Amino acid sequence: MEIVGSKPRTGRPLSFNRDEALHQAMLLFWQHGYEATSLSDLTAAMGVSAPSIYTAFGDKKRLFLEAVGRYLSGPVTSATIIDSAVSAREAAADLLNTSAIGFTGSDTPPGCLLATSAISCSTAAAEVQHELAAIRRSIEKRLKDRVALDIQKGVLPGGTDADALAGHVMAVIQGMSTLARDGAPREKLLRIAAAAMRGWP
Amino acid sequence: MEIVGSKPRTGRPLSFNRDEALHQAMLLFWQHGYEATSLSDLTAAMGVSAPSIYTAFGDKKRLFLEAVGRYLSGPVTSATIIDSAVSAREAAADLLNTSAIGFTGSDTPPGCLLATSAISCSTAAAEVQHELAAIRRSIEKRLKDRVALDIQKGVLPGGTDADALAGHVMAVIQGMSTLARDGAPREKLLRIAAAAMRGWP
DNA sequence: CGAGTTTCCTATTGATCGATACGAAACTTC
DNA sequence: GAAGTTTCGTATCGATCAATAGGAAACTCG
Repeated sequence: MEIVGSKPRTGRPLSFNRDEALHQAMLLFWQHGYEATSLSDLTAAMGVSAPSIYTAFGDKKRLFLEAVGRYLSGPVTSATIIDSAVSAREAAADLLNTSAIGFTGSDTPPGCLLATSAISCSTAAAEVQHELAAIRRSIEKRLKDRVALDIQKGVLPGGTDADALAGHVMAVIQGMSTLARDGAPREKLLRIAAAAMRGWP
Repeated sequence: MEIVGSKPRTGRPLSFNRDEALHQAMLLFWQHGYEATSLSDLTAAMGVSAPSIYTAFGDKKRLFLEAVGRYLSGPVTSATIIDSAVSAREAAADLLNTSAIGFTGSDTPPGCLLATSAISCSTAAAEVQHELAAIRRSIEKRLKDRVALDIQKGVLPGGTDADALAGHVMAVIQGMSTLARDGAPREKLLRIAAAAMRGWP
């Protein structure tokens, strides 16, 4: 049952780099969102014909979800940021600053794929929409739990509203994504991140 | 050249209430966004056939922009909130609280039409996207100018970053829209609004 | 009533959507 | 080199997209 890492030893070899094609698909979904990215857009950007996309990735939804997985697969993720921070406050500040920088990269579309690619869509895409919402909620919950931990440890005051603090940070991150899309420069987002942290207890 | 208020005196009368039909279109665009709302969705919700929609509103883009105009046409708008506030701080708090309530209305879709209906779309919808971005920026600028006024009046400290304060408020509002879409209740958004105001100078 | 005007409904347009059928091509194994 | 396996490119599927053609229907005015 050795499946992981096993490669087909017979048959015609793939004519394209699967990782590179997935990267191009991710950039396209990042730029235009899930539904507004058509298969003809994808075939052009990936350099792969439609039938080859379907054999390699399944259907459009699976390709998108795999692209989301790649988006979240870097060495620095929300989870690692929260878990490695020495305090909830540092976790929040680090999340905000990392987002501000990540949303204004020169080699990537502005904003956040999680925050923009399936905000409003048809009922046919509801499953994708809920998938992204679940990811967003899991990040918020992780941050909220980190805040609660600092409250329990006495680092933060007893009456602190962990839910509102985490929700506020998440809201600012989502909003910075839209501001980045509207053309806000990195430096402005960083100042907004600083403003958001000013009310931290 | 009396045009305003003039009504056609001849011909077959309209068989539908134009305002009510536009309201239904607005709700649909609010729910699913500009591109994901199809003409067949609109004909069903508005109770108006496609040709009648085109003669009454032009094309889909014009119908959407008119729906946006209706969305912004209430007695209480961002502009009136900012202009009628006695301070920049009150303007910000009022904007945040009004948004929290407006994004969780029982008779309307969750979130904000301005923040959700054209965040990521195809290149064909770029014009609509830019139109909404311009409206968002105009609101932010108005708030920023109100903050600058309070700085000039000495109500706010001299070194206050008006751009970052206004940007922060706008970011939180956009983010609250996404949180509302993800199911956050009104009470939570109001606590987030309070958390956002805690860092106000 | 008849002429003029406007909106109505039915049916359909060409384009594009996501997805696939099918046979040729390219590889490994025997 | 033949058999087996996998991917390739071409051509296309039915469904749906936004938008419209064309004639009947409903009104006002004379």
